[in-house]
Amino acid sequence: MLPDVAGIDRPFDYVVPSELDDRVGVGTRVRISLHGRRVGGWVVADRVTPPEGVALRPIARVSGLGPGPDVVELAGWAAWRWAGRTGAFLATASPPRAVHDLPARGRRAGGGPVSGNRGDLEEGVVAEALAQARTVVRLPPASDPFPLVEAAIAGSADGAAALVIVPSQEWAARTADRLRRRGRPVALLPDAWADAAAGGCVVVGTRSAAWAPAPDLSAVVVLDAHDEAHGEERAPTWNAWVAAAERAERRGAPCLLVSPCPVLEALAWGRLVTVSRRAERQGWAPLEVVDRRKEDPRSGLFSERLVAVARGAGTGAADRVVCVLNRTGRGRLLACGACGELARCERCEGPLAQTDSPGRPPGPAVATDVLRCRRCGEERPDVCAACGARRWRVLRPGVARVREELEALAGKPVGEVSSQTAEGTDAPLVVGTEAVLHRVRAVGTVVFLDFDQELLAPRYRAAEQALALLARASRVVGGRTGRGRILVQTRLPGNEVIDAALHADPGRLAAADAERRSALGFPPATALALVSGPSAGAYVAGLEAHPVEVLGAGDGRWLVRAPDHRVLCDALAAVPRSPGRLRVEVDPPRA
DNA sequence: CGGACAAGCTGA
DNA sequence: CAGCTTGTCCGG
Repeated sequence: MLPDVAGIDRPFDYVVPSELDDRVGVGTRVRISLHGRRVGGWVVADRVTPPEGVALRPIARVSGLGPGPDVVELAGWAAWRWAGRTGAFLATASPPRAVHDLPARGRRAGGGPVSGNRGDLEEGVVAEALAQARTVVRLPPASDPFPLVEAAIAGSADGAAALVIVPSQEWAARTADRLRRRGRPVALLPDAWADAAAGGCVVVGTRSAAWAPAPDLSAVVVLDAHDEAHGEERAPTWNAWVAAAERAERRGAPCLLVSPCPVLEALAWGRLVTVSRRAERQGWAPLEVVDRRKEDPRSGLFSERLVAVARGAGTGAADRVVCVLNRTGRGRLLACGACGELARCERCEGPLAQTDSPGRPPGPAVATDVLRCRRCGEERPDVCAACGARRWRVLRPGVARVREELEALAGKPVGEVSSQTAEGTDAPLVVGTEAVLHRVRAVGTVVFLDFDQELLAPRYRAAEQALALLARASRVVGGRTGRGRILVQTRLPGNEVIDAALHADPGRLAAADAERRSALGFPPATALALVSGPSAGAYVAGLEAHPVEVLGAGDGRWLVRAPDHRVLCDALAAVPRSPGRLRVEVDPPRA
């Protein structure tokens, strides 16, 4: 039994009382006495030979069904692959509420096998996509992947299960609904865990569905496989498509990753299938590049072109305008309006930012209540430390400030959306962080106010993440057929990301990006892990004896680099963890 | 993780 | 040396 206790990653042996024998198997959730207390756990092996000289205790009780043996094995692999506890994965794979009996197996709701309707997908693409075990289908952002999902699961025999993983709960619900209307029995995770375990249905859900029960798994489909929502942010930092692909592989089932802009790791994993150039162009929105190199830097985030677009917002039928700026708050970098000194933290010297108080009236950049350091949290009265003036020039504005300025420039109310707040999302003009692209409908124009921030972000994945933003925006405006458009304000108009979106050809970026990452030693040419926490130092010292490269930035965090995951994960698993908090992020999302 | 127990510190 | 804190070990 593996206890469900943080800090214990080791199985213990117990006796299964004969009256429980028929209810206990690999994966079963049980309660056990451990060290004088009752804890939950999973059966991870059955009929083992216990070590000699240990008095075995019996299982206290069976607390319900758990993942099947295939998923228990996969959890063991994942614990190695992402340097985490097996129990963390088994917890994700277990039902949210105890399940004691399974419902009847999924049955077709009538309607028979699905045929025909493949939407705007070309017949050849579907055939090609289904011909191999590991396939990446590059489907443009505004094209509906549902026909591909149907085609992929159509091959599953009655009684076999297929797995469909999507990045959001809303998309999962919509997909489940469409499948049901086409006569398919569906289990929508996480609630329908028991239906999934009963088998014979399509299992649909977000990333945790990669761990759902799926007896006789026959196919796996991952939609928007590039989406960061497929990756768990907390350690272990597992990724749903990677886990699902491994699961399919172990089972001998085909796995299909669908994405408008596949990540390099996916391209290295499987064979790429693309639609025709014509079809791909239809699915990406026209892109207008606003070249800001020759503009007066004092015009800030607002080019003449943007001001014209903002003033015209809402005049046409679908001409809502959404402006994207990935900076929350009011001002992230301030210079004194009187003496020009930067507002910096007295404790850590980081930049002081204005706090975002939503109710405040629009107007010039006057004093708020306090300035806060985003690095160390220190707060200070809102006056210049050098001269005592209370007026700031905002060198790096956030969305709250941009909303005020846009209202003044466009002469109309402006909505504001971030992951925390949403006000006036129905307004003809809305500004927000990238969250806005998930929260608004019926948009004619998406403007990226500071795209260089995305292009120049200090992350090795910055380029493909920037392209993913343009793909998202293309979808929001409905591609070329949706008569929408994307405006990109940039001082890097020839950048490969912009070039790829302009030509509706993500392959242009992938080729250049792969070469660059290979030269710099970034994935997928290598495998990385980020190690942090109070006991990280001792841990990375232990890694020295292994064939990995350890790079310290002197900030208590270390980057571990290896030629591949096999070497990396073997090393991470071999080094004992000293007591104390340690965070190991394999494939670090923010490196 | 959290209980058990040992070693270390304090004040009388 | 009792009474308490802090640290280390280990679980079937």
